[in-house]
Amino acid sequence: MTRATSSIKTYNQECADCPIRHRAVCARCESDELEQLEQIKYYRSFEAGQTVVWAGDSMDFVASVVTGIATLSQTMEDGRRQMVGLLLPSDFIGRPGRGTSAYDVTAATDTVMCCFRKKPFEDMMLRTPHIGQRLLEMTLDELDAAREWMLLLGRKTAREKISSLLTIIARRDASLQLNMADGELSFDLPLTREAMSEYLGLTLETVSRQMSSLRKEGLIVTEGKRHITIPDFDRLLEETGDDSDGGFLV
Amino acid sequence: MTRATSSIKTYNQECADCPIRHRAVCARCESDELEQLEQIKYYRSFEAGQTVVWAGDSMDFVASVVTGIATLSQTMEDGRRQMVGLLLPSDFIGRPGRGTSAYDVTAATDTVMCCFRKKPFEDMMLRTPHIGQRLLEMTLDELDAAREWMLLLGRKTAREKISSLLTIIARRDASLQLNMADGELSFDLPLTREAMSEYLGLTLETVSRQMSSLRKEGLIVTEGKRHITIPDFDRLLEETGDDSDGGFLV
DNA sequence: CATCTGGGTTGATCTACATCAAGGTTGTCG
DNA sequence: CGACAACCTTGATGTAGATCAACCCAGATG
Repeated sequence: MTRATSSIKTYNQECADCPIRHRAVCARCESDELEQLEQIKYYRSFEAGQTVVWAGDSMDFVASVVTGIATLSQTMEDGRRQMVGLLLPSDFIGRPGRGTSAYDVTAATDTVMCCFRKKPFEDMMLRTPHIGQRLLEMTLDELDAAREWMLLLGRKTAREKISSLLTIIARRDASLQLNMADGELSFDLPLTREAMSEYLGLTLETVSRQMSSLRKEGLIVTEGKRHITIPDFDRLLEETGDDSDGGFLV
Repeated sequence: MTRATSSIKTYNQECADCPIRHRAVCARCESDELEQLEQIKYYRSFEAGQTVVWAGDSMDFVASVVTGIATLSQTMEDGRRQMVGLLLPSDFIGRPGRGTSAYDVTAATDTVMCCFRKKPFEDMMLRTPHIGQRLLEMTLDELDAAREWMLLLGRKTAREKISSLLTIIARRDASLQLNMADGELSFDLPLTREAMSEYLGLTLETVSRQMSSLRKEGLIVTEGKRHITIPDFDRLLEETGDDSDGGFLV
């Protein structure tokens, strides 16, 4: 059980009791000059399912997720949708230097965001190289995640995709550390079957079938529709197709 | 024919006759203090097919592609491979703050890279915020490209994938502007069928079949195995599944 | 309490792409 | 020049996952 435990621990290492993890560009975990951010920040809440901005809409702010989960998606003319970003607490939204959103941003669960108006934020970036550096680091992390995701989309089977998604959520969701005991862990799935299918490049029927199949084989235990227990994290990891020491570089 | 012409022109707007385009972090297009980079840079050449570094290997440099094409790929234990990065001249390789490569880096064609030893480069970054800013911009561009790519991998059909790849290469390859005349353009495919299949998440047989099918329908004209002419760029664009004004944001 | 609605499951069938297999073309090297 | 090695094409067949369709369940709502 050791790897499961350790690989989860490594992710969320600083600011244990602060809702904004250490990678966030947010005043809470900062000190120094960054208190200036305090003056330009404000909070917004969204309900599960609500759209924050549509692709192409103008967006005059950047933001950091405080609680809840948001997604970035692209839609083709005929309605096919692909999720391209999954934003957990501390993740950053928006691109300095661009006035419109390139993606649909949607709240997957009830969500609170810490927003900064774009112009003052960009001014701050110029004055405070520190922020740019953090942003670079975060963007590089996101790029790595996107590339991992590309491997999933391009080459993994449906079963591997589902297993991967479950381990990804397990690793990234800070809340579930509490429920953890010798390799068993449980959490509430923050995504509907449909959202999962958009993440994975599958249909929701296939997602449902594969979840059932993992359940029947005892790799996961479900309680209601959303609550999931993983009795043996390592066993699930073996289903992901990743090499055992997987590129968990963040 | 206008869109084809215009969408190609926008990409490569500065430094028309410099092999390093404006996005590059390279001394050639810089002036000022960046001449310091001159002192820590050196060139390396690779033959088509040669591996630059393997995933996991230590990598003590960052680099910028000068000529040729390099790829980043991930490999699963059982050999399934997915390309996750396609690097054209001016594109950047390597991640500041990381000592090993996360991906296999391969030269797809004969390639020259402009390398900077990692340590001095990182020192420079600290002293010169300008470089960090550029790197951030480039990384954000790459992230956008990766997300476009995710849509392709997750939701497009084989035919749409092939058409998309051809338009992507056409748009990004500076050399072919020369051959352009009222919407017709031609270029040498820099990738083998196998490399294309790794890019697209397909098998090489499927790539071959779809190329044949596009050829039979007159969407492309081939000369030998690699030289491709696109008689009507807009018509090919319609096969990509992208909305007509597609997110060409760079 | 009945009904409606938004998720979720499961079955039957179809199909796009993978897989397996054979053969073609081009270039290189003894 | 012959033969080998990359690379590419095409055909026959198999299958994972899509599609179409029916039904289930829990919570909300009048």
